[in-house]
Amino acid sequence: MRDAHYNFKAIEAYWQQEWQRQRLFCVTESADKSKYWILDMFPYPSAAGLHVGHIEGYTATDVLGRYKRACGFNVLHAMGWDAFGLPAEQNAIATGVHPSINTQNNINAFRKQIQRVGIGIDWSREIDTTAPSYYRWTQWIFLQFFKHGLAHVENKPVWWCPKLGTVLANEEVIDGKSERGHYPVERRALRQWVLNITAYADKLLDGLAQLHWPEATLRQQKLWIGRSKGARVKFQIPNGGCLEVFTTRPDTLFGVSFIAIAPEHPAVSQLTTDEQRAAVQAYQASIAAKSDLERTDLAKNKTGVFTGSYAMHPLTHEPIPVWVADYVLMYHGTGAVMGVPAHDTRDYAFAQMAHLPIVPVIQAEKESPLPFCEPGVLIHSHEFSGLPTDEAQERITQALVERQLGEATVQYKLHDWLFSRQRYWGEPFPIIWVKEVDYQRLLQCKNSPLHEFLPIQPVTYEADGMKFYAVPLTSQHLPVTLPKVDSYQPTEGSTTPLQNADPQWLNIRINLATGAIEPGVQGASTEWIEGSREINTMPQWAGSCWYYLRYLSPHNKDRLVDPKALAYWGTPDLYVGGAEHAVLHLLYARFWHHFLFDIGVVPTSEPFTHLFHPGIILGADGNKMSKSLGNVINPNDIVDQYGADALRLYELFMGPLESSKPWSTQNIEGVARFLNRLWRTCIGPDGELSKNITQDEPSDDSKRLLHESIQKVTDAIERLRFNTAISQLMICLNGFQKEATIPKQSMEVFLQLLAPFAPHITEELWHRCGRTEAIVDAPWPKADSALCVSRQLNIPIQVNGKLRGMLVVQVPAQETEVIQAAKADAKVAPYLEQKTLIRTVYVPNKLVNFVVK
RNA sequence: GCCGGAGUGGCGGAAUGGUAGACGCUGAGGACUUAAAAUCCUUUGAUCGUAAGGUCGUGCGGGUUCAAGUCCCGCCUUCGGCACCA
Repeated sequence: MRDAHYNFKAIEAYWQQEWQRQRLFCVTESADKSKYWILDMFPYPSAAGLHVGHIEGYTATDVLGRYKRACGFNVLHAMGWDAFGLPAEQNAIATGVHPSINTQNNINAFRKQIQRVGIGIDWSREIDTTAPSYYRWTQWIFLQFFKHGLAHVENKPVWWCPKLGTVLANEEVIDGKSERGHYPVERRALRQWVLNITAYADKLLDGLAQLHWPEATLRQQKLWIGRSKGARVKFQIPNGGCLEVFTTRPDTLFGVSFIAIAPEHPAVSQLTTDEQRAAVQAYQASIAAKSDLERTDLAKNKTGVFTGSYAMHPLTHEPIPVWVADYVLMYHGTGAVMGVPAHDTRDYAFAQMAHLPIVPVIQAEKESPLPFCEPGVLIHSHEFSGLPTDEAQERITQALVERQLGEATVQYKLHDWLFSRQRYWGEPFPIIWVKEVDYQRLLQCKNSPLHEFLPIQPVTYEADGMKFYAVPLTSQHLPVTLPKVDSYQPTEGSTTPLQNADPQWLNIRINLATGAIEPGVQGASTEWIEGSREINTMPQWAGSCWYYLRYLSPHNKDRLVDPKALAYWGTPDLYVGGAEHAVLHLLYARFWHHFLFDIGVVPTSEPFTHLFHPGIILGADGNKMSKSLGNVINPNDIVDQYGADALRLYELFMGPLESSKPWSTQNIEGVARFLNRLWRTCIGPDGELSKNITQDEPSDDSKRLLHESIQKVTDAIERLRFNTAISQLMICLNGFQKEATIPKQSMEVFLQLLAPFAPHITEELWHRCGRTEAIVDAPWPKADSALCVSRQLNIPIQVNGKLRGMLVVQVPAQETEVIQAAKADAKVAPYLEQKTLIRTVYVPNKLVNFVVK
C-alpha cells in the first residue's frame, strides 16, 4: 500500500482491521501498570444509528484514552448497549418481529459505526443489557433490594400513559407529557413495584460533597432530592383525631390563620359540615376534571372552599378554619399545610382570595412588605416573642413535642422510585406470587433455598379479596428469561403483554425443600407450592444502573463483578455523558451503587467520582438536530466524504467540549485541508517519504515550536481543551512548512501529538517513517521547558495603559535596561514628553507600563 | 417566578488581570492552469487618514486597578434546570 495521495478510505480501513487483529485495545489487569479507566455513557442502540453527538463524546474519551496509554497507563475503554426500552418494542408492535432481532440489528450497526471512526474500544468486554447473561445480574441486584426490604409493591396513584400503555416514573413525566414520545399522561391507581430510594436520600445528598462533577449537575441532584428540615404539627379536629401538617417554618406557628388540605385528602369528607358539603363536593369534582397541568399552573389564581370545620391550634387552642385548596399537593408532605399568610407567598395569595386574617409574627430587620418570607425575630408569639427564627424553630418544636402535638422531621421532594412497567421489552422480575397459606409453609420450611432473598417483612398485595405474597426466586433460577408472546400490544390496566405468555410459564410450582421449579399448574402438595409469575417488567433504567461494573469482568459466571478486577480498576477516572441524565440515570445509578456498597459488593459508595458533560452538537441552523427540521448530520456521510480522522478532528475543533455548538460542513474543510497538507508534507509525489523529511538537526526555531507544541497539546488534552490542542498542532505544522526541510525526528513527535486525534493517518505516516510499533505505544513526548523559552521577546510598552510601542529584547533581560530602552523608543517617547512620570510598572518578559500625568 | 451557564469580527471560536480577535471558515486580490478544481501567496474588527498613524471596540451602565473580555455592583438578552415541594 503505497498511495501517493491521501487515500483515507484505504488507510482507515486498513488500520482499523489491523488494530482489531492485534487486539490492540484489549486490556487485562496488570500489576506493573497504573490503570486509567475511561467511561462513556453507553448508548441506546436506536434505529436511527449513531449521532454526531455520540461521536463527539466517544472521540473525546478516545483521545484521552490514547493519550493516557502513550503516557504509560493501562487504559480501559469499553462499550455496551442500553438495549431494553420502548422504541424496539414499538417496532415489534408495528412489525410483529421480536424486539431482540431489531435490537441486535441496531447494535450491529452501532458497533460498526463506532469502529468506523476508529474509537479504541476493548470489544472483548462488550455488554448488552438485554442479554440473559447480563440481566441475570440485574435481577440478582433487584433480589438484593427485595431481601433488604427496599423493594415493595404499592397500589398507588401513578402516572399512566395510555398511548405507551405503561406507567412512568415522576422523572419521566415532563409538563404532563411522557419524556419519550411526548404523549399525555394521567393519574391512575395501579399495583406497582417501588424501590425505596428515599431511604437513601441522605446518603445520596451527602455523597455529592465528594464528587468532582459540574456544579450545575450537583445542584440539580441536590434540588431533586429536595431535603427540607421542619416539623410535623398536629391540629386536633372536632370528631377526635388530628390533622397533621408539615412545615419548614414552625417559628411562624402563631401566625396560622387557616389550614388548607388537598382535595384528595382522606379527611375531607369527615371535616366537611352538612352546610358546606355541596360546595366542597362541587370543588372536588372541578379539581378532578382538571389535568395536572392545569392544576399546577402557577399563573392561576388560588381557589378553595371552606369545609365548615375548625381545627384547634396546638399552642393557643384557638379554632383555625380548615379549607380545601388545590394548591396543596397530596403527594407532598402530609397533604395539608398550615396557612401563614404573613410569611408565605402562596398562603398570602390564598388568604387574600378567601378574606382570611393576615397576622405578622416575624419582624423584619427593616421595613418589608408582606408576605415576608425571610428569617427574622418573632412577635405576637407569646413566650417565644423576641426569639430569632432559628432558635424559635427549635423551641416551638420542643413545646409541641412536650404536648405530643408535633415533632421535628425531614421531608424530601424525592419520591420512591416507581420500578415496574406494563411492557414486554424489559427485565422480568424474578418473583412468584403465592397465597398466604403457602407463604406460611415456606416460612416454616427453614432450610428452604427459597429463603435466599426472603425479606423480613413480606411483600404483599391484595386483589379480589385475596392477599398475595411475593416469593423471590433464588440465584440458581436466574436469569428469568423473557418468554415468547404472540402480541406485544400494550394493555389496559394492570395486565401486561406477559399475560399472553404460555400458561406453562406464567404458572409454576416450587418445591419448598429443594427450590426446584416446574412449569404449569400441577396442583399443590406437601412439598410443592403453586404460584404465578410477576408479569411486570423493569424500567429501562435498571440495566444502566450498574453496567460499568460489568465491564470489569463481563464474562464472569459466578459474580456480578470480580473483586480482583474491581480492586485493580476501582472507579472510572472519568465519566463522560450528556447533561440530560443529570437526575435520572446519574441518581439511580448512584443509588444502586450506594446499596451495593452497603451489602459489600463494591468497595466505594460513589460510582462516578469525575464527571464531564459534552455539549450538544446543533444543526447548521442552530437548532437541535431533528428529523422534522431536516438538519440532521449523518456521521456515515461525513466519514465517506472526508474520512474518520477529519470527522474526529472537526468535532473536537468546533469548540470547547462542554459547550453546545452548531455543525458546519464548511468548517470541516479546514481540518480536511490540514490532514491533506500533512500528507503532502510527508509523502512525495512518488508515494515515498518526502525528500524534505531529512535526518538533519532541527533549527532552534523549529525546536522551540515543537517543544512549545508538546507542552500546549499535553496541557490541553489534560484539561479536555481539545480545540486548542488542535489549533496548536496547526500552528506547528504551519511552522514546519516554513522551513526548507523537516527533521524526521521532529515529524515523528508531531505525529505522536496528533495521533490521539487522528489515529489513522498518523499511524500510517508513522509506519512510513519506518517505525514498527503502534503509535499509541510510543512513549508520549516530553517538553523540554528550557527549549520553550524564546531568546527574543516582543515586549509591549504602554503609556497609561495604552499600547504605544513594542520592544524586542534578548531574554535574560535586565529591568533597568528594558525600561531605559522603552523610554527611548521612538514611538513611546513623544507620549512621555512634557509629562511627569508617576509610576513605572514592569512585568518581566511581559510588558512595561508608564503612568504619567 | 426562582436557580445556574453564556453573550468577543461576516461565522466557529482563542486569550494564568498584562499586545483582544490565536487557529479555522468565509470574503477580496494575486500566482499556477487553455480553463476549472486542488494548491500556494497577500489581505480580511469598525472608523478617520493618500500615508505614517490616530480613535473606537469583548451585550448595556457603573466601579476596583498602573492595567479589565477576565474581578465587583446593577441591568438586558439568551440557553438550560426547577416550577404552588409548604
